[in-house]
Amino acid sequence: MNDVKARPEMEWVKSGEVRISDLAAELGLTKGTVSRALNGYEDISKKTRKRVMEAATKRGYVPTTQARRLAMGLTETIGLVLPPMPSQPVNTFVSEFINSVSAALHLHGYDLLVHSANSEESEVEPYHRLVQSRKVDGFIIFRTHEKDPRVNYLLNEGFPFVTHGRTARMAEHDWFDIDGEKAFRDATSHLIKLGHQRIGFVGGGKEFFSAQLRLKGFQTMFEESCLEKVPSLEQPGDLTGQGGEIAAQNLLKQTRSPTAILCANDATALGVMKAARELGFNIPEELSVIGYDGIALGAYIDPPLTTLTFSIEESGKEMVNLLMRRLKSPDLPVISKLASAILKLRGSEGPPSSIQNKYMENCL
Amino acid sequence: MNDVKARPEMEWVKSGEVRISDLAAELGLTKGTVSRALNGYEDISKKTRKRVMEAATKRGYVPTTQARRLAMGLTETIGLVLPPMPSQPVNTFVSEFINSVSAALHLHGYDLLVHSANSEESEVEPYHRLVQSRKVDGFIIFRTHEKDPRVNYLLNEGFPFVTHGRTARMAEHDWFDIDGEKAFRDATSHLIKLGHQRIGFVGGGKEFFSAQLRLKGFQTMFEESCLEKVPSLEQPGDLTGQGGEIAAQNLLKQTRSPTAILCANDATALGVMKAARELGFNIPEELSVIGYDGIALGAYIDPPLTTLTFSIEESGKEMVNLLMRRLKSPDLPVISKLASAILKLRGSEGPPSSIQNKYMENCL
DNA sequence: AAAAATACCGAAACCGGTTTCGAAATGATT
DNA sequence: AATCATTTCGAAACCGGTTTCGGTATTTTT
Repeated sequence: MNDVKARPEMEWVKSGEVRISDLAAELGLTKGTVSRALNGYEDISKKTRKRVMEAATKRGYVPTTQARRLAMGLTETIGLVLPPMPSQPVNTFVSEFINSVSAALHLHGYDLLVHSANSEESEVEPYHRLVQSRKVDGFIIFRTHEKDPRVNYLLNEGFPFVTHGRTARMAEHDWFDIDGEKAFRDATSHLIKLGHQRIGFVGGGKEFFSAQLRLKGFQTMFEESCLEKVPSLEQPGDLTGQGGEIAAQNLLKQTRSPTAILCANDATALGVMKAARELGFNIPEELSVIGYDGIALGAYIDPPLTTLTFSIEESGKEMVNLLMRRLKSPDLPVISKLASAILKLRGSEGPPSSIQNKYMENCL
Repeated sequence: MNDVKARPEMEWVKSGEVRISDLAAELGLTKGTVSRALNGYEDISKKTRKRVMEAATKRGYVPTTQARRLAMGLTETIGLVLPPMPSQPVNTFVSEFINSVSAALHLHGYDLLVHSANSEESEVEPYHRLVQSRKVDGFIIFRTHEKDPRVNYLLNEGFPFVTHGRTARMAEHDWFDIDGEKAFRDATSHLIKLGHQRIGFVGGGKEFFSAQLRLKGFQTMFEESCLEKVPSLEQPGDLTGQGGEIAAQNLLKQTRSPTAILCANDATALGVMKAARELGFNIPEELSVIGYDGIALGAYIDPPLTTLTFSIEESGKEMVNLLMRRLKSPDLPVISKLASAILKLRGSEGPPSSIQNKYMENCL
């Protein structure tokens, strides 16, 4: 394919030139007929359909999306509002998530509209604008709160959406979530089996529902194992590295400091590890650390971060499936899907230096 | 504001109900008049305009975006196609970039359409589809290649776009870039001043133009300092942690291994650090490592990663400015903006264990 | 007070498609 | 051959806005 031949073709198929009315005129048909022929209506003869199809491909006709969508009364667009990211260290989740959601939407002929959230306005404001201006047909929401104003707003509006994460009103909307509670039970169990008895926990900002569930998983397994519950071992966090640092300092400066720390996410874990190093703790010999998120980068630090991981790609796909179903049949009962995270052992955890199994014996 | 009063208001302003024709009927005007009143045309009396405005806000009228855009012949949407991300460890750039671009676009009333790239199809395919279906008014392109098919395609189409990064045809299109050459000259200079003489370089996939420029900066400064150029010290990479590991192994297993390694990005640097650790090199005592990107996470590893950093937010803003200018005045001459990265010293570099200044003395 | 200029708004075309409805042409039935 | 059912397409309305054009009503000029 040399340039001389390629040029005229490119020119011919140059985009944005041919409209449906052009096609119709060229074929001696009305645009209504052309439209129906192209869209596979049954009341068009095979011969005509073929003529239309061929002319369409030959002229490189592609319907103008805006016009089609206006006529059909839908936007074929899904909105994704990015939460404000104030110095969040590890946003690797977000880009991967966007990528997978976008890819999944594309399979259904939908586009993804990404909107940034201004931290100065209310959380629902962007959603409100998007709904009012009818720019999207539905939303994908992530990082849910227990009482989520976005969810309240959209439920009230009767506007389709799916959440990544549960909410207090999860019975009323479709959602996808990772079973964080089970994940943290698993991680806690793993640490206990290794011999740990004083396990610290750094949470993730109680505004996130997932953080509460992770804490619950930790607490549940802790109690089931008859270990002494020490309130000071449960530290709040904010899902950032800095939050992890502060929490770790609070934990490790205690007289009976924990031999392991469970973190609400990997960013927090990295902060914890940093603080631990600075306080002279060797990881994992003197302190085990486990994170959550499975960020690829965790494999490159020293020691590699043991973490709870899940498939972001699957998350995106599943959420899109849920949302597409909802758009097609708005009145179907709500459904949800709970996926599980798996504990990826990489090296930041191990048995405590001094094993004391007293409590466990008492229990079992 | 109690619930009893809030409810009816919410109901009244419920979105998606009132059309411009409703407003017109209610006011006893035609929709043309209402439209002009709302859009500030001069041929509408103050009184009528006020009536219209008040009715509009009272009824919560918001024009249907699709219809307005169709009528005006524009999409007010910018496309951003995500490059395929096969196990890229650190995509933190992408999400921050999307965030800043989206925010900047919003100030101009534009939306951001994010599209994922299918790795099985040609790189220009998504752009072609978006152009043909007239879903966007322009593109923001990042991670440019020297000979970039996307750029070629869009230039050929005469379709507006801005790149993050330069290309072979940078004289023909608007672009924003970080001066990677200068950045790497700076970093190299810094290492040389510390006393390093054998400095390794791990590139970033020669398909990326920026990688070439970074290498060039390294080479330039190396030559200016009269240091012996050793080809085996320049290793290819792929901007991933894994690529960094392999390159580092190649570098550090050499008989005269480098005392410092410059990496095309932070992900690579993390891979290099991992490999170095496994080969028994202490960082920074026995090996200095410098990355590029300034990912926040680099501050949490041990030692904290020294890196070349720049403002992603600024990048997004500037690119949007360039693109908006182009959309308003398509025939203006192309312009570009070169921002500079700064060397953020965090601890992964230091003087080499054995300082040999012989070559430098010869030079100066 | 008549003529000219201006302010203001209605009517209609338009953007580019989709979809309903009805009519003409064709084919099947009796 | 007349009647009825089908196939096939044209005509027109519609989606919800914007914008041009022209015609009153009002004001300004002479």
